[in-house]
Formats: sequence, C-alpha cells, structure tokens
Amino acid sequence: MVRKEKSPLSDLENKVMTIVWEHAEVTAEQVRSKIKLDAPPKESTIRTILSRLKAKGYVQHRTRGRAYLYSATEPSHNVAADAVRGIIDRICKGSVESLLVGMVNRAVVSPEKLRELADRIESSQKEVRTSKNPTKKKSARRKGSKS
Amino acid sequence: MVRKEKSPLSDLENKVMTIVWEHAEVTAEQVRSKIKLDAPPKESTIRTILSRLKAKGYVQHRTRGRAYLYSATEPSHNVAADAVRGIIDRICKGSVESLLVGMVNRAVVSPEKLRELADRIESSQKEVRTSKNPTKKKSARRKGSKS
DNA sequence: CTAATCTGCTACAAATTGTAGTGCTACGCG
DNA sequence: CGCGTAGCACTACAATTTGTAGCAGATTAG
Repeated sequence: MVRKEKSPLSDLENKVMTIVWEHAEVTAEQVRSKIKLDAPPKESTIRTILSRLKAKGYVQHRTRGRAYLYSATEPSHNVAADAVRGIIDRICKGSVESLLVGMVNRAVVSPEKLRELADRIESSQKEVRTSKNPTKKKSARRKGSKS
Repeated sequence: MVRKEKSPLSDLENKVMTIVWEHAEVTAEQVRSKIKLDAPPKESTIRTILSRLKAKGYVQHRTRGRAYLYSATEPSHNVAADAVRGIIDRICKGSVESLLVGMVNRAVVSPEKLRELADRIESSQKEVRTSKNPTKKKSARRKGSKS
C-alpha cells in the first residue's frame, strides 16, 4: 500500500474527524449535534465536509436503512504519523533525528519521555506478538521506566 | 515565547525555505538561481515568496548595500517541531504518545531508533549545558523566556 | 544626471475552505 | 398506494491562499 499522501485536513474537517474518531460509527446528524462551533452548522454543511473527507479517504461509510454510518478509515495516530512523515520529508529533508532534535528543543518531548514511550510502545507490540507466540525474553531494557 | 502558530509553508515557500536554511544568508537572486522548478521562476516571484515568508515570520533580513540578505529566523528542525506540535494538538488531542505510536505503526521510526536518538540528543544537550552549567541531571525548566 | 539594481505594492487566476440551498429518493403512515 | 419527510448527492459562491508576475519608486555606480 503506497499510501498516497492524503491532502491535509482543514480546520473544520479536523473538527469533524475528531468526532468521527471518537465514535466507532456516526451519522451526519450526530456529528452536527456534537460538533462545537461558534454558530451551529447546518446539516448540509456537515454533509459537505463528510463528503470531502470521504473523497480524501479519511472516512468511509456503510448504510443502515436510509442513513450513512461514517467511520474513520484509519486511527488518528496513523493519520498524524503520515502528516509528520510529510513534515520530515519536506522540512527535515528526511531526517527523523532532525525532527526529534527540534521537538526536544521546543520542549514537545524530553529524551526521558522518548525512551519511556519507546519502551512502552515496544512492549505493547511484543505483547500482541506473544499472544500468539509465547516466546518471551528481551524485555524493556534501559533504566527508569516510570510515569 | 508564545510562538504564535505560524501559518504553514506552502510548497513553493517550503522550497525557498529549504534554500534559505542551507545558506546562512542569501539574496533573492541567489535563491532564484538555486531553486529548481519545472519552469525557472521570475525574480519577482521569488521576491513575493520571500516577502510572504517574512510576513509569516520564517525569515528576516539585513541590508547590504541595496540588497537584502535573507536568513532563517529559526532552524528547520524547530519549524518542523512546531508544525508537529500543531499536529499533536489538533489530531492527537495533545498526546505525544499517540503520535509516537502512530509513527512506529507507520514505520517512521522504530522504538530502538527512538531510544538511540533520545540518548544522542540528551548527551549532546548535556555537553552544551555542562560547558556553562555543571547541573547535569534534571532538565532545564526554562519556560518563561518570551520572544 | 542617467542607467542599472533592487525592493515594495498591486494584480490575478486557480484551488481550497466554510457555508449552504435544491432536488431526488426511499420509507413509514394513513 | 399516494404523501410527507428523513437523508443523500449535486451545485453554488464568497473569502483566502498560492503561484506567477508586472510596474513604480528608490538608491547607487558612473
């Protein structure tokens, strides 16, 4: 899956996606009632956005009776990761390290946090793996894993 | 520095910024000669972009004779980091961890790589820090320096 | 003073985004 | 079995952003 670079989410699209991500499946009306904007949007507005999101590949839907039940095609963290990859390619000339340096610089994360998350992510992956393969050994190495 | 969320870079703007980032200082003409596009851009086009970049706060310039010498106001990794922070806020609802999970998912980085980079970044920081402040452990809690 | 440089201001069409209206269709109801 | 209505697709449109420039005005080399 070459994962074609999806066009980015606009503000409104992002707000709608947030709601879609929060619920396994939602109807346009549910989105409208849950979304919070200065002025409550018309149904057609939400529908337009959902259409665009579908066109962009962020959501899909199935039919229940006459209504559409929308659901995200991908979890938000993957969409975020794809967006970040774009940033790495375009701004950091492909260097993940460069980005990480900037993130630490900007206090978006600390090295400690990075290690901690790395350990946590790794072990949760391993967990999934071991659930079908009991072979277990290499555990989280490194020091202090805490908060 | 409350670092007002800069509007994102468009494609062309990004290409120009890439050149600016590669050189300490550049003139509009230098940018024009170095940039690679399908059709070679006119000087005024590059100038417009540089103006917009200045308006957006990405570049600054000093004068040398009648010409402007442009330079980036911030290193690319910081700009990238700010962009990523925006993604984290908007898409990952503030969770860095969520983003990292996605990045590992999408194979943008591996947990090992994360740890490795965390170590490298940390030691290089410590190096810098110790050269003026022997405090090594606890990270610098500098927060209020405003821009 | 004049021409060559450079910069700022203005222009403009194409694409994106926020906001809807309109029309068509399948159902539930009487 | 015809109607009103819920729900979807298609069309519209102004504001903003983006790529591309032209042109007027200033400053400097001669």
